[in-house]
Amino acid sequence: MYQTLYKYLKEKTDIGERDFEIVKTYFIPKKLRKKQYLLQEGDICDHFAFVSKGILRLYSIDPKGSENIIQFAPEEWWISDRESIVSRNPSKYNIDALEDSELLLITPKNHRELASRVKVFDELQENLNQRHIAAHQKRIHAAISYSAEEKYLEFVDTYPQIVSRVPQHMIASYLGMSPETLSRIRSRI
Amino acid sequence: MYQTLYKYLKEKTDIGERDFEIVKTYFIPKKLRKKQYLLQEGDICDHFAFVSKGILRLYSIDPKGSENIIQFAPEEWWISDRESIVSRNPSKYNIDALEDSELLLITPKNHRELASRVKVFDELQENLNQRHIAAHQKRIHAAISYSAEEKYLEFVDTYPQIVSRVPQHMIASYLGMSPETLSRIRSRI
DNA sequence: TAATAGCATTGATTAATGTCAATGATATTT
DNA sequence: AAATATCATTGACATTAATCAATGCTATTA
Repeated sequence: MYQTLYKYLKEKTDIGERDFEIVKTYFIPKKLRKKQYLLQEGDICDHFAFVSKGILRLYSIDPKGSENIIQFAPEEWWISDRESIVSRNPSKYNIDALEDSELLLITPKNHRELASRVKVFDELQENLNQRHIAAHQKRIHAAISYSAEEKYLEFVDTYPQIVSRVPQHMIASYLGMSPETLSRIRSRI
Repeated sequence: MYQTLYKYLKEKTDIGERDFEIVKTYFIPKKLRKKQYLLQEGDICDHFAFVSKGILRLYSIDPKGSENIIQFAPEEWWISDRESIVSRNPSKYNIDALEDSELLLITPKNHRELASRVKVFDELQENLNQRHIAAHQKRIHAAISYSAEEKYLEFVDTYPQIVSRVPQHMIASYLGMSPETLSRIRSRI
């Protein structure tokens, strides 16, 4: 459970074992079964979740009952509803597990406290936020200027490890197209 | 030039005049004429820009010569190419002014230094990043699940002050649709 | 003042994607 | 082992949006 977090922090920073012992105390471990919710729409999102094992998704359900998937999160990724965390409004999204999963949760308040106590954690989070914003900018650029086929090719190229673990109809949802369209694109390639 | 920054910081934090004098020393003022570039594709983006006066846009040009606008930035907004800042790769975007504009520029290095010197600036930037990520999440959600008409209505509702200052064909570009489609939507409303 | 550029709208046609239904294969549950 | 659910693909048809061309109005430039 914590081993993945330690490996992750070691890869990205020069954190020492002493500091890591402090870091651990700020997280709460949680296990989810496949299909189990971490967040349901209407709830206020009050944790950032680090994925130690498994894969989760953030999605909404539209009036017609279709799912719109905003994000997948496999191991070593973070997931939460940033809109709800910032606004403190009830979320319009759901987060659930696509496989049995293990997570480490931290509240925004503990997150700030930890960042002020452990400098490498602060620097890491700052860097992650910068990279997250850059990744979002790239995703928005693709969303408004790519064809459906270009979107799929880019996704496969960028996230091969996600492609092999989630159903095609969820990839279609994430890319903003119907499963039939994705199937036709795949048969053309 | 600096008055807008002071007003902005006063609105969002309890910054004192002493700290503001420190903040000022980290920024470089710059004036742009209408249509003048702040960033051209191929250059490395090495500044965050705060808009004191005027309005800018971040956009790419596709192989067919069409512009894809990712962001507008009127007064009191920040603009830069976050992908280039993070990766230090040459930008695939351009930033230019849609009106004569006045900016305050800060390098990422100075930004970090200032944040470690002036605590309210650090907290403000952290909060802005959180809000930026939340706004991006919302934008991505709209991009993959809204109809063209819903996108336009949401844009008009959220950014009325931008709508009145930029040409319709630029709004169409920002929303990822053709100018003709936007015109037809507007005539239906 | 006249010429030119920029902007917006409209019509006709084409292209891309969505929707609905059906089918078959694989995985899961009983 | 059988029944059920999930997943993916394909065909036919409908809808949405893009493309191309034309027109007219307003702003800018010469």
